[in-house]
Amino acid sequence: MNNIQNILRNNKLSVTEGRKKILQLFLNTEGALAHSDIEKGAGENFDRVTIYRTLHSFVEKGIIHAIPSADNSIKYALCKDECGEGHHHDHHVHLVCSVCQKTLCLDEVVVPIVNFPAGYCIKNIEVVANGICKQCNS
Amino acid sequence: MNNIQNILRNNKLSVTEGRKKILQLFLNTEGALAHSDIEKGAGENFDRVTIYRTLHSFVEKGIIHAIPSADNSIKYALCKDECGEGHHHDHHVHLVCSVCQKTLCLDEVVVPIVNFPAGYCIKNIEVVANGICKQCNS
DNA sequence: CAAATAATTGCAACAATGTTGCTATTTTTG
DNA sequence: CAAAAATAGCAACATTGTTGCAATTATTTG
Ligand SMILES: [Mn+2]
Ligand SMILES: [Mn+2]
Ligand SMILES: [Zn+2]
Ligand SMILES: [Zn+2]
Repeated sequence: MNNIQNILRNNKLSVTEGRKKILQLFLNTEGALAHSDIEKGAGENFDRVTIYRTLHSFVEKGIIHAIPSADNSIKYALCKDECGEGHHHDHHVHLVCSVCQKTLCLDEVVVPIVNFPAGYCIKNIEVVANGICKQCNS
Repeated sequence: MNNIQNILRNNKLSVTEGRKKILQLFLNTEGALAHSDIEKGAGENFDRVTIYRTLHSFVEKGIIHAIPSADNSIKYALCKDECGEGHHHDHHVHLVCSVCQKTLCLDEVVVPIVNFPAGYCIKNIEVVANGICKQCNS
């Protein structure tokens, strides 16, 4: 029935107003959200600390993943399927659009195989592309 | 003769104590530096604001490049050759070592070609790998 | 369902990081 | 070396992130 409650329950998180509202925001939003986006979008009577803590536990549980950036503005987006507590498996590429400024998960674009010289042990790879998204390019 | 002075002069930056000291730090360091590393490494009597402004102008001139991260701790590393005012051409992969915590430019590992669906226009791609570096892995 | 227990929230206080305007100092130019 | 231009340091402020704790809310238990 209630999608949001289920997601929280399945991840052994108690169902609170804050978590529901933030998760709802992610489900309603195309593109990734920064902490500040949530602060604005989640209504006034929301403590910043709660948002930090909620984002942290969502990441920990594998509900959302963090997308790196080179300008101190981490964004977060919903994980798809197989992510769970402790292990993320988001093998897709991200796009930061220079026109609409959105950060998008391109689920259909898979992180390529990169050959490292002998001696390195690679755990995972993040790919962030800068460019123009489909919508803005037409 | 003086390598550091030349770099600054070639980039039309006046040669000041601050810039020399920060550039020296980069030249002496294996791995990328965060703002805080520079704050510690550059001596006490150094204004934080000067470091911010120096890093910004170095990036702008193509002397250093910023390396994205998912934990709000941008690092900077020296650019190699062809970077100049306005255009960076750092087509290498970065590695964040989970043991020594260093962020390394792997100049010999080139950013792979990624196929995007039609409609996107890609300007550049950042690749950051997490794993264990050669030194820590032996 | 109500009480007991467990978990989360908001608050306050604080630390760390980043920005801006202005003046004094330093660097470059001629 | 003097004049002009650029930079550094300072102060004040804004933004972002962290921690401890008491009050509130959610879950479990009987
Ligand atoms: Mn994603
Ligand atoms: Mn690099
Ligand atoms: Zn766009
Ligand atoms: Zn290492």
